[in-house]
Amino acid sequence: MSAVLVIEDDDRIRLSLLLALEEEGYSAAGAPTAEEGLAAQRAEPADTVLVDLMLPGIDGFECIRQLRRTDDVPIVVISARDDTHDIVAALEAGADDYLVKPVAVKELTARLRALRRRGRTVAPDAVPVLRFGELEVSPEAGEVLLAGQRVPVTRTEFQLLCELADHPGRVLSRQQLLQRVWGYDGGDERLVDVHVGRLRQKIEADSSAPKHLVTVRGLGYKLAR
Amino acid sequence: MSAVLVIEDDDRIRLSLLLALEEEGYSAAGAPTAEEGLAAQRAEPADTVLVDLMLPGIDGFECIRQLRRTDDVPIVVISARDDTHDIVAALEAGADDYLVKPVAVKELTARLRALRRRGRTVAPDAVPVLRFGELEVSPEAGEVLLAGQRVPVTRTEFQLLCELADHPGRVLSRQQLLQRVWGYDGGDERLVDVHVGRLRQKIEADSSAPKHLVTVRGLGYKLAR
DNA sequence: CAGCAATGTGACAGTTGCGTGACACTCCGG
DNA sequence: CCGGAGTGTCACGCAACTGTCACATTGCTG
Repeated sequence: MSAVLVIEDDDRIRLSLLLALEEEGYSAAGAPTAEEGLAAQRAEPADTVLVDLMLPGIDGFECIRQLRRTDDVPIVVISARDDTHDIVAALEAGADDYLVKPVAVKELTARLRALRRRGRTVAPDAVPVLRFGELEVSPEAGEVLLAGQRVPVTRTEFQLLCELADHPGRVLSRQQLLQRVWGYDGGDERLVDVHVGRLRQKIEADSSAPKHLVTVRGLGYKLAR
Repeated sequence: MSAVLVIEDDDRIRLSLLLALEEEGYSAAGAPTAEEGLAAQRAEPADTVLVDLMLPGIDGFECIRQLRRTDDVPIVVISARDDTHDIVAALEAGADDYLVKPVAVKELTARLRALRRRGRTVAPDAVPVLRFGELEVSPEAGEVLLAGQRVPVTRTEFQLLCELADHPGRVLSRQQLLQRVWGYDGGDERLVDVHVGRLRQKIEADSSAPKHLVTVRGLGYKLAR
Protein backbone atom coordinates (compact mmCIF):
# COMPACT_ATOMS: atom_id res chain seq x y z
CA MET A 1 0.00 0.00 0.00
CA SER A 2 1.10 3.49 -0.75
CA ALA A 3 1.38 6.32 1.78
CA VAL A 4 0.73 9.89 0.68
CA LEU A 5 1.36 13.12 2.55
CA VAL A 6 -0.79 16.13 1.63
CA ILE A 7 0.60 19.56 2.54
CA GLU A 8 -2.18 22.08 1.98
CA ASP A 9 -3.44 24.92 4.16
CA ASP A 10 -7.07 24.99 3.05
CA ASP A 11 -8.80 22.57 5.41
CA ARG A 12 -11.65 21.81 3.05
CA ILE A 13 -9.39 20.91 0.13
CA ARG A 14 -6.95 18.99 2.30
CA LEU A 15 -9.60 16.89 3.93
CA SER A 16 -11.42 16.13 0.72
CA LEU A 17 -8.14 15.07 -0.89
CA LEU A 18 -7.33 12.82 2.04
CA LEU A 19 -10.75 11.28 1.86
CA ALA A 20 -10.60 10.73 -1.87
CA LEU A 21 -7.14 9.20 -1.66
CA GLU A 22 -8.16 6.83 1.10
CA GLU A 23 -11.10 5.78 -0.99
CA GLU A 24 -8.66 4.91 -3.76
CA GLY A 25 -6.75 2.67 -1.41
CA TYR A 26 -3.99 5.01 -0.36
CA SER A 27 -2.95 5.63 3.20
CA ALA A 28 -3.09 9.41 3.45
CA ALA A 29 -1.88 11.93 6.03
CA GLY A 30 -2.22 15.71 5.99
CA ALA A 31 -0.40 18.80 7.16
CA PRO A 32 -1.63 22.41 7.01
CA THR A 33 1.80 24.07 6.84
CA ALA A 34 5.18 23.38 5.26
CA GLU A 35 6.78 23.20 8.68
CA GLU A 36 4.43 20.52 9.86
CA GLY A 37 4.64 18.73 6.55
CA LEU A 38 8.42 18.59 6.65
CA ALA A 39 8.32 17.35 10.22
CA ALA A 40 5.77 14.69 9.33
CA GLN A 41 7.86 13.50 6.40
CA ARG A 42 10.92 13.27 8.62
CA ALA A 43 9.03 11.40 11.30
CA GLU A 44 7.20 9.01 9.05
CA PRO A 45 8.21 9.20 5.38
CA ALA A 46 5.41 8.85 2.85
CA ASP A 47 5.93 7.39 -0.63
CA THR A 48 4.61 10.51 -2.30
CA VAL A 49 4.11 14.11 -1.20
CA LEU A 50 1.44 16.45 -2.52
CA VAL A 51 2.14 20.09 -1.85
CA ASP A 52 0.28 23.32 -2.40
CA LEU A 53 2.29 26.35 -3.48
CA MET A 54 0.43 28.99 -1.49
CA LEU A 55 1.25 28.15 2.09
CA PRO A 56 1.51 30.40 5.14
CA GLY A 57 5.02 30.73 6.47
CA ILE A 58 7.43 28.67 4.36
CA ASP A 59 5.92 28.61 0.88
CA GLY A 60 5.56 25.64 -1.43
CA PHE A 61 8.72 26.30 -3.48
CA GLU A 62 10.88 26.46 -0.40
CA CYS A 63 9.12 23.44 1.02
CA ILE A 64 9.99 21.44 -2.10
CA ARG A 65 13.62 22.51 -1.95
CA GLN A 66 13.90 21.53 1.68
CA LEU A 67 12.28 18.19 1.05
CA ARG A 68 14.66 17.57 -1.83
CA ARG A 69 17.68 18.24 0.28
CA THR A 70 17.18 15.00 2.12
CA ASP A 71 14.50 13.08 0.29
CA ASP A 72 14.02 11.54 -3.10
CA VAL A 73 10.30 11.08 -2.68
CA PRO A 74 8.08 11.94 -5.66
CA ILE A 75 6.58 15.41 -5.19
CA VAL A 76 3.41 16.55 -6.92
CA VAL A 77 2.39 20.18 -6.77
CA ILE A 78 -1.26 21.05 -6.48
CA SER A 79 -1.82 24.72 -7.12
CA ALA A 80 -4.57 27.10 -8.04
CA ARG A 81 -2.22 29.04 -10.29
CA ASP A 82 -2.08 27.90 -13.88
CA ASP A 83 0.95 29.87 -14.87
CA THR A 84 3.97 28.71 -16.82
CA HIS A 85 6.32 30.61 -14.54
CA ASP A 86 5.06 28.87 -11.45
CA ILE A 87 5.04 25.48 -13.13
CA VAL A 88 8.62 25.84 -14.33
CA ALA A 89 9.76 27.19 -10.98
CA ALA A 90 8.13 24.35 -9.08
CA LEU A 91 9.60 21.71 -11.37
CA GLU A 92 13.01 23.35 -11.18
CA ALA A 93 12.75 23.37 -7.41
CA GLY A 94 12.48 19.59 -7.58
CA ALA A 95 8.81 18.75 -8.07
CA ASP A 96 7.92 15.87 -10.36
CA ASP A 97 4.50 16.94 -11.50
CA TYR A 98 2.16 19.91 -11.32
CA LEU A 99 -1.61 19.84 -11.22
CA VAL A 100 -3.95 22.79 -11.35
CA LYS A 101 -6.91 23.01 -8.97
CA PRO A 102 -9.51 21.80 -9.01
CA VAL A 103 -7.90 18.38 -9.44
CA ALA A 104 -9.73 15.36 -10.75
CA VAL A 105 -8.97 12.59 -8.29
CA LYS A 106 -8.83 10.01 -11.07
CA GLU A 107 -6.21 12.05 -12.87
CA LEU A 108 -4.27 12.55 -9.67
CA THR A 109 -4.14 8.86 -8.89
CA ALA A 110 -3.25 8.01 -12.48
CA ARG A 111 -0.37 10.45 -12.27
CA LEU A 112 0.70 9.02 -8.92
CA ARG A 113 0.77 5.55 -10.46
CA ALA A 114 2.76 6.78 -13.45
CA LEU A 115 5.22 8.46 -11.12
CA ARG A 116 5.54 5.43 -8.95
CA ARG A 117 6.06 3.22 -11.99
CA ARG A 118 9.07 5.29 -12.83
CA GLY A 119 10.13 5.62 -9.22
CA ARG A 120 13.84 5.56 -8.61
CA THR A 121 13.41 3.32 -5.63
CA VAL A 122 16.68 1.49 -5.94
CA ALA A 123 15.54 -1.43 -3.78
CA PRO A 124 18.82 -3.34 -3.98
CA ASP A 125 17.76 -6.50 -2.19
CA ALA A 126 14.35 -6.86 -3.75
CA VAL A 127 14.35 -9.76 -6.18
CA PRO A 128 11.63 -11.89 -4.70
CA VAL A 129 9.96 -12.80 -7.94
CA LEU A 130 11.06 -13.00 -11.55
CA ARG A 131 8.25 -12.40 -13.96
CA PHE A 132 7.91 -13.61 -17.53
CA GLY A 133 4.46 -12.68 -18.64
CA GLU A 134 2.10 -15.02 -16.86
CA LEU A 135 4.99 -17.08 -15.55
CA GLU A 136 6.46 -16.18 -12.18
CA VAL A 137 9.50 -17.72 -10.59
CA SER A 138 10.22 -17.05 -6.97
CA PRO A 139 13.65 -18.46 -6.02
CA GLU A 140 13.22 -17.44 -2.40
CA ALA A 141 9.87 -19.09 -1.95
CA GLY A 142 10.90 -22.01 -4.12
CA GLU A 143 7.79 -21.89 -6.16
CA VAL A 144 6.58 -21.37 -9.68
CA LEU A 145 3.32 -19.70 -10.57
CA LEU A 146 1.61 -19.91 -13.93
CA ALA A 147 -1.21 -17.39 -14.33
CA GLY A 148 -1.28 -17.14 -10.55
CA GLN A 149 -1.62 -20.90 -10.14
CA ARG A 150 1.04 -22.81 -8.29
CA VAL A 151 2.78 -25.33 -10.53
CA PRO A 152 4.49 -28.33 -8.93
CA VAL A 153 7.99 -28.76 -10.26
CA THR A 154 10.79 -31.00 -9.09
CA ARG A 155 14.00 -29.71 -7.58
CA THR A 156 16.05 -30.18 -10.72
CA GLU A 157 13.43 -28.53 -12.86
CA PHE A 158 13.24 -25.66 -10.42
CA GLN A 159 16.97 -25.06 -10.39
CA LEU A 160 17.05 -25.23 -14.15
CA LEU A 161 14.25 -22.68 -14.33
CA CYS A 162 15.96 -20.38 -11.82
CA GLU A 163 19.20 -20.52 -13.73
CA LEU A 164 17.41 -19.48 -16.89
CA ALA A 165 15.31 -16.88 -15.06
CA ASP A 166 18.45 -15.33 -13.61
CA HIS A 167 19.49 -14.38 -17.12
CA PRO A 168 16.27 -13.33 -18.74
CA GLY A 169 16.40 -13.30 -22.50
CA ARG A 170 19.91 -14.65 -22.56
CA VAL A 171 20.79 -17.89 -24.26
CA LEU A 172 22.47 -20.47 -22.05
CA SER A 173 24.23 -23.38 -23.70
CA ARG A 174 23.60 -26.92 -22.62
CA GLN A 175 27.13 -27.01 -21.26
CA GLN A 176 26.57 -23.91 -19.16
CA LEU A 177 23.38 -25.41 -17.78
CA LEU A 178 25.04 -28.75 -17.04
CA GLN A 179 27.74 -26.84 -15.24
CA ARG A 180 25.48 -24.58 -13.22
CA VAL A 181 22.56 -26.80 -12.45
CA TRP A 182 24.20 -30.20 -12.18
CA GLY A 183 27.79 -29.20 -11.46
CA TYR A 184 28.95 -31.45 -14.29
CA ASP A 185 31.94 -30.36 -16.34
CA GLY A 186 30.94 -31.81 -19.64
CA GLY A 187 28.55 -34.67 -19.96
CA ASP A 188 25.59 -35.75 -21.99
CA GLU A 189 23.81 -32.68 -23.26
CA ARG A 190 20.69 -34.67 -23.93
CA LEU A 191 20.12 -34.63 -20.19
CA VAL A 192 19.31 -30.96 -20.44
CA ASP A 193 16.90 -31.61 -23.29
CA VAL A 194 15.01 -34.15 -21.29
CA HIS A 195 14.55 -31.87 -18.31
CA VAL A 196 13.64 -28.93 -20.48
CA GLY A 197 11.06 -31.15 -22.09
CA ARG A 198 9.59 -32.16 -18.75
CA LEU A 199 9.55 -28.57 -17.57
CA ARG A 200 7.73 -27.50 -20.70
CA GLN A 201 4.99 -30.00 -20.09
CA LYS A 202 4.34 -28.11 -16.87
CA ILE A 203 4.82 -24.45 -17.65
CA GLU A 204 3.89 -24.16 -21.29
CA ALA A 205 0.31 -24.12 -22.48
CA ASP A 206 1.42 -25.80 -25.70
CA SER A 207 4.71 -27.52 -25.11
CA SER A 208 5.26 -27.98 -28.84
CA ALA A 209 5.14 -24.20 -29.30
CA PRO A 210 6.85 -22.89 -26.18
CA LYS A 211 6.39 -19.21 -25.36
CA HIS A 212 8.72 -18.91 -22.41
CA LEU A 213 11.25 -21.69 -22.43
CA VAL A 214 12.54 -21.32 -25.93
CA THR A 215 15.02 -23.42 -27.89
CA VAL A 216 17.66 -21.51 -29.79
CA ARG A 217 18.80 -24.09 -32.24
CA GLY A 218 22.50 -24.70 -32.17
CA LEU A 219 23.01 -22.48 -29.14
CA GLY A 220 20.91 -23.63 -26.23
CA TYR A 221 17.85 -22.47 -24.34
CA LYS A 222 16.59 -19.18 -23.03
CA LEU A 223 13.69 -17.87 -21.04
CA ALA A 224 11.96 -15.23 -23.12
CA ARG A 225 10.34 -12.18 -21.54
CA MET B 1 22.68 16.08 -25.35
CA SER B 2 19.18 14.79 -25.23
CA ALA B 3 17.34 13.38 -28.25
CA VAL B 4 13.59 13.83 -28.53
CA LEU B 5 11.19 12.22 -30.96
CA VAL B 6 7.97 14.08 -31.75
CA ILE B 7 5.08 12.04 -33.12
CA GLU B 8 2.42 14.49 -34.29
CA ASP B 9 0.44 14.59 -37.51
CA ASP B 10 -0.11 18.35 -37.74
CA ASP B 11 2.88 19.60 -39.71
CA ARG B 12 2.72 23.10 -38.28
CA ILE B 13 2.69 21.98 -34.68
CA ARG B 14 5.30 19.29 -35.23
CA LEU B 15 7.70 21.61 -36.95
CA SER B 16 7.30 24.39 -34.44
CA LEU B 17 7.88 21.93 -31.61
CA LEU B 18 10.99 20.60 -33.30
CA LEU B 19 12.27 24.10 -33.82
CA ALA B 20 11.56 25.14 -30.26
CA LEU B 21 13.19 22.03 -28.84
CA GLU B 22 16.30 22.49 -30.94
CA GLU B 23 16.52 26.05 -29.74
CA GLU B 24 16.51 24.71 -26.20
CA GLY B 25 19.46 22.50 -27.00
CA TYR B 26 17.67 19.26 -27.74
CA SER B 27 18.29 17.12 -30.75
CA ALA B 28 14.80 16.64 -32.15
CA ALA B 29 13.31 14.38 -34.81
CA GLY B 30 9.73 14.20 -35.99
CA ALA B 31 7.27 11.67 -37.38
CA PRO B 32 3.78 12.35 -38.74
CA THR B 33 2.30 8.93 -37.93
CA ALA B 34 2.55 6.34 -35.19
CA GLU B 35 3.90 3.81 -37.66
CA GLU B 36 6.75 6.07 -38.71
CA GLY B 37 7.36 7.11 -35.14
CA LEU B 38 7.65 3.53 -33.92
CA ALA B 39 10.00 2.70 -36.79
CA ALA B 40 12.12 5.77 -36.05
CA GLN B 41 12.35 4.88 -32.38
CA ARG B 42 13.43 1.36 -33.25
CA ALA B 43 15.99 2.56 -35.74
CA GLU B 44 17.45 5.32 -33.62
CA PRO B 45 16.09 5.48 -30.10
CA ALA B 46 15.46 8.91 -28.63
CA ASP B 47 15.73 9.65 -24.90
CA THR B 48 12.20 10.97 -24.75
CA VAL B 49 9.15 10.60 -26.97
CA LEU B 50 6.41 13.20 -27.40
CA VAL B 51 3.22 11.82 -28.85
CA ASP B 52 -0.08 13.30 -29.95
CA LEU B 53 -3.20 11.27 -29.20
CA MET B 54 -5.10 12.04 -32.40
CA LEU B 55 -3.11 10.34 -35.09
CA PRO B 56 -4.20 8.88 -38.40
CA GLY B 57 -3.94 5.08 -38.53
CA ILE B 58 -2.61 3.75 -35.23
CA ASP B 59 -3.75 6.22 -32.56
CA GLY B 60 -1.71 7.66 -29.75
CA PHE B 61 -2.89 5.21 -27.07
CA GLU B 62 -1.94 2.20 -29.14
CA CYS B 63 1.30 3.87 -30.11
CA ILE B 64 2.17 4.27 -26.44
CA ARG B 65 1.35 0.65 -25.70
CA GLN B 66 3.48 -0.56 -28.57
CA LEU B 67 6.37 1.61 -27.51
CA ARG B 68 6.08 0.34 -23.96
CA ARG B 69 6.28 -3.26 -25.07
CA THR B 70 9.93 -2.89 -25.87
CA ASP B 71 11.01 0.47 -24.60
CA ASP B 72 11.33 2.17 -21.26
CA VAL B 73 11.76 5.62 -22.71
CA PRO B 74 9.88 8.49 -21.03
CA ILE B 75 6.71 9.29 -22.98
CA VAL B 76 4.95 12.64 -22.82
CA VAL B 77 1.53 13.05 -24.37
CA ILE B 78 0.68 16.29 -26.09
CA SER B 79 -3.01 16.50 -26.82
CA ALA B 80 -5.67 19.05 -27.64
CA ARG B 81 -8.14 17.25 -25.40
CA ASP B 82 -8.25 18.34 -21.79
CA ASP B 83 -10.32 15.48 -20.51
CA THR B 84 -9.78 13.39 -17.41
CA HIS B 85 -10.71 10.22 -19.24
CA ASP B 86 -8.09 10.74 -21.91
CA ILE B 87 -5.47 11.73 -19.39
CA VAL B 88 -6.07 8.66 -17.25
CA ALA B 89 -6.19 6.36 -20.28
CA ALA B 90 -2.93 7.75 -21.66
CA LEU B 91 -1.16 7.43 -18.33
CA GLU B 92 -2.50 3.92 -17.86
CA ALA B 93 -1.28 3.00 -21.34
CA GLY B 94 2.21 3.84 -20.15
CA ALA B 95 2.69 7.57 -20.67
CA ASP B 96 4.62 9.51 -18.05
CA ASP B 97 3.10 12.95 -18.47
CA TYR B 98 0.27 14.67 -20.30
CA LEU B 99 0.23 18.22 -21.61
CA VAL B 100 -2.67 20.06 -23.15
CA LYS B 101 -2.20 22.10 -26.31
CA PRO B 102 -1.17 24.73 -26.80
CA VAL B 103 1.95 23.84 -24.85
CA ALA B 104 4.31 26.36 -23.38
CA VAL B 105 7.76 25.30 -24.49
CA LYS B 106 9.27 26.40 -21.21
CA GLU B 107 6.88 24.16 -19.32
CA LEU B 108 7.52 21.28 -21.69
CA THR B 109 11.27 21.46 -21.25
CA ALA B 110 10.91 21.83 -17.49
CA ARG B 111 8.78 18.68 -17.44
CA LEU B 112 11.28 16.88 -19.65
CA ARG B 113 14.03 17.79 -17.22
CA ALA B 114 11.94 16.62 -14.26
CA LEU B 115 11.22 13.36 -16.02
CA ARG B 116 14.82 12.84 -16.92
CA ARG B 117 15.91 13.61 -13.36
CA ARG B 118 13.75 10.76 -12.22
CA GLY B 119 14.89 8.53 -15.05
CA ARG B 120 14.30 4.90 -14.35
CA THR B 121 17.43 3.06 -13.43
CA VAL B 122 18.17 1.00 -16.47
CA ALA B 123 16.71 -2.49 -16.41
CA PRO B 124 19.04 -4.58 -14.23
CA ASP B 125 20.63 -6.64 -16.95
CA ALA B 126 19.45 -5.45 -20.30
CA VAL B 127 20.68 -7.68 -23.06
CA PRO B 128 23.19 -5.79 -25.19
CA VAL B 129 22.10 -5.11 -28.73
CA LEU B 130 24.01 -4.13 -31.84
CA ARG B 131 21.92 -1.79 -33.94
CA PHE B 132 22.04 -1.13 -37.65
CA GLY B 133 19.06 1.06 -38.42
CA GLU B 134 16.02 -1.14 -38.12
CA LEU B 135 18.18 -4.23 -37.83
CA GLU B 136 19.11 -5.38 -34.36
CA VAL B 137 21.48 -8.16 -33.47
CA SER B 138 21.68 -9.46 -29.95
CA PRO B 139 24.48 -12.00 -29.57
CA GLU B 140 23.52 -12.75 -25.96
CA ALA B 141 19.87 -13.37 -26.71
CA GLY B 142 20.70 -15.28 -29.87
CA GLU B 143 18.18 -13.33 -31.83
CA VAL B 144 17.82 -10.95 -34.72
CA LEU B 145 15.13 -8.30 -34.95
CA LEU B 146 14.09 -6.51 -38.09
CA ALA B 147 11.84 -3.49 -37.48
CA GLY B 148 11.12 -4.95 -34.07
CA GLN B 149 10.06 -8.29 -35.52
CA ARG B 150 11.92 -11.43 -34.62
CA VAL B 151 13.60 -12.98 -37.64
CA PRO B 152 14.40 -16.69 -37.51
CA VAL B 153 17.98 -17.33 -38.56
CA THR B 154 20.07 -20.46 -38.34
CA ARG B 155 23.12 -20.83 -36.17
CA THR B 156 25.58 -20.35 -39.02
CA GLU B 157 23.73 -17.34 -40.32
CA PHE B 158 23.61 -15.92 -36.84
CA GLN B 159 27.33 -16.35 -36.19
CA LEU B 160 28.08 -14.86 -39.58
CA LEU B 161 25.90 -11.87 -38.77
CA CYS B 162 27.48 -11.45 -35.35
CA GLU B 163 30.95 -11.54 -36.83
CA LEU B 164 30.01 -8.80 -39.27
CA ALA B 165 28.14 -6.84 -36.63
CA ASP B 166 31.19 -6.93 -34.38
CA HIS B 167 33.01 -4.88 -36.98
CA PRO B 168 30.40 -2.42 -38.17
CA GLY B 169 31.22 -0.86 -41.50
CA ARG B 170 34.42 -2.83 -41.88
CA VAL B 171 34.90 -5.16 -44.82
CA LEU B 172 35.66 -8.76 -43.92
CA SER B 173 37.11 -11.04 -46.58
CA ARG B 174 35.63 -14.42 -47.29
CA GLN B 175 38.76 -15.99 -45.87
CA GLN B 176 38.43 -14.07 -42.63
CA LEU B 177 34.83 -15.12 -42.34
CA LEU B 178 35.61 -18.76 -43.12
CA GLN B 179 38.26 -18.57 -40.44
CA ARG B 180 36.15 -16.90 -37.77
CA VAL B 181 32.75 -18.40 -38.36
CA TRP B 182 33.61 -21.87 -39.57
CA GLY B 183 37.11 -22.29 -38.18
CA TYR B 184 38.30 -23.32 -41.63
CA ASP B 185 41.79 -22.29 -42.71
CA GLY B 186 41.14 -21.87 -46.38
CA GLY B 187 38.32 -23.56 -48.19
CA ASP B 188 35.62 -22.87 -50.69
CA GLU B 189 34.79 -19.18 -50.55
CA ARG B 190 31.49 -19.80 -52.27
CA LEU B 191 30.27 -21.20 -48.99
CA VAL B 192 30.27 -17.71 -47.59
CA ASP B 193 28.35 -16.39 -50.58
CA VAL B 194 25.65 -18.96 -50.13
CA HIS B 195 25.13 -18.14 -46.49
CA VAL B 196 25.25 -14.42 -47.10
CA GLY B 197 22.60 -14.97 -49.75
CA ARG B 198 20.37 -16.91 -47.41
CA LEU B 199 20.83 -14.30 -44.71
CA ARG B 200 19.86 -11.54 -47.10
CA GLN B 201 16.63 -13.27 -47.93
CA LYS B 202 15.77 -12.93 -44.28
CA ILE B 203 17.06 -9.54 -43.19
CA GLU B 204 16.88 -7.46 -46.32
CA ALA B 205 13.63 -6.01 -47.61
CA ASP B 206 14.96 -6.34 -51.16
CA SER B 207 17.70 -8.91 -51.21
CA SER B 208 18.85 -7.81 -54.66
CA ALA B 209 19.53 -4.32 -53.32
CA PRO B 210 20.89 -4.99 -49.86
CA LYS B 211 20.96 -2.08 -47.44
CA HIS B 212 22.76 -3.69 -44.53
CA LEU B 213 24.68 -6.72 -45.66
CA VAL B 214 26.64 -5.21 -48.49
CA THR B 215 28.98 -6.82 -51.01
CA VAL B 216 32.27 -5.09 -51.58
CA ARG B 217 33.32 -6.54 -54.88
CA GLY B 218 36.71 -8.15 -54.83
CA LEU B 219 37.11 -7.72 -51.08
CA GLY B 220 34.29 -9.34 -49.19
CA TYR B 221 31.24 -8.29 -47.20
CA LYS B 222 30.43 -5.67 -44.63
CA LEU B 223 27.51 -4.68 -42.46
CA ALA B 224 26.66 -1.05 -43.14
CA ARG B 225 25.24 1.28 -40.54
C1' DC C 1 31.02 -4.37 -76.53
C1' DA C 2 33.06 -8.77 -75.76
C1' DG C 3 34.98 -11.58 -72.45
C1' DC C 4 36.10 -12.76 -67.97
C1' DA C 5 36.05 -12.91 -63.15
C1' DA C 6 33.21 -12.29 -59.26
C1' DT C 7 28.95 -12.94 -57.23
C1' DG C 8 23.95 -14.53 -56.68
C1' DT C 9 20.84 -18.37 -56.38
C1' DG C 10 18.04 -22.66 -56.75
C1' DA C 11 18.12 -27.57 -56.05
C1' DC C 12 19.51 -31.57 -53.49
C1' DA C 13 21.40 -35.14 -50.63
C1' DG C 14 23.79 -35.96 -46.46
C1' DT C 15 24.10 -34.58 -41.74
C1' DT C 16 22.93 -32.64 -37.37
C1' DG C 17 20.18 -31.18 -33.67
C1' DC C 18 16.31 -31.73 -30.98
C1' DG C 19 12.10 -33.80 -28.89
C1' DT C 20 10.26 -37.81 -26.95
C1' DG C 21 8.87 -42.28 -25.11
C1' DA C 22 10.73 -46.22 -22.76
C1' DC C 23 13.25 -48.01 -19.11
C1' DA C 24 16.26 -48.79 -15.16
C1' DC C 25 17.98 -46.96 -11.00
C1' DT C 26 17.91 -44.31 -6.66
C1' DC C 27 15.89 -42.32 -2.86
C1' DC C 28 12.42 -41.87 0.58
C1' DG C 29 8.39 -42.29 3.45
C1' DG C 30 5.19 -45.38 5.10
C1' DC D 1 9.88 -54.17 2.46
C1' DC D 2 7.08 -51.95 -0.85
C1' DG D 3 5.59 -48.27 -3.96
C1' DG D 4 5.86 -43.91 -6.02
C1' DA D 5 8.27 -39.85 -7.43
C1' DG D 6 12.39 -38.15 -9.38
C1' DT D 7 16.38 -38.78 -12.20
C1' DG D 8 19.64 -40.18 -15.86
C1' DT D 9 20.47 -42.99 -20.19
C1' DC D 10 19.35 -44.56 -24.55
C1' DA D 11 17.62 -45.00 -29.16
C1' DC D 12 14.61 -43.51 -32.68
C1' DG D 13 12.60 -40.30 -35.97
C1' DC D 14 11.49 -35.99 -37.76
C1' DA D 15 12.54 -31.55 -39.15
C1' DA D 16 15.85 -28.23 -40.03
C1' DC D 17 20.28 -27.10 -41.51
C1' DT D 18 24.56 -27.48 -44.22
C1' DG D 19 27.70 -27.71 -47.93
C1' DT D 20 28.26 -28.59 -52.81
C1' DC D 21 27.38 -27.94 -57.42
C1' DA D 22 25.64 -26.08 -61.60
C1' DC D 23 23.97 -22.34 -63.72
C1' DA D 24 22.41 -17.38 -64.00
C1' DT D 25 23.63 -12.72 -63.34
C1' DT D 26 26.41 -8.79 -62.57
C1' DG D 27 30.04 -5.65 -63.10
C1' DC D 28 34.60 -4.76 -64.41
C1' DT D 29 38.38 -4.16 -67.99
C1' DG D 30 40.44 -3.62 -72.07
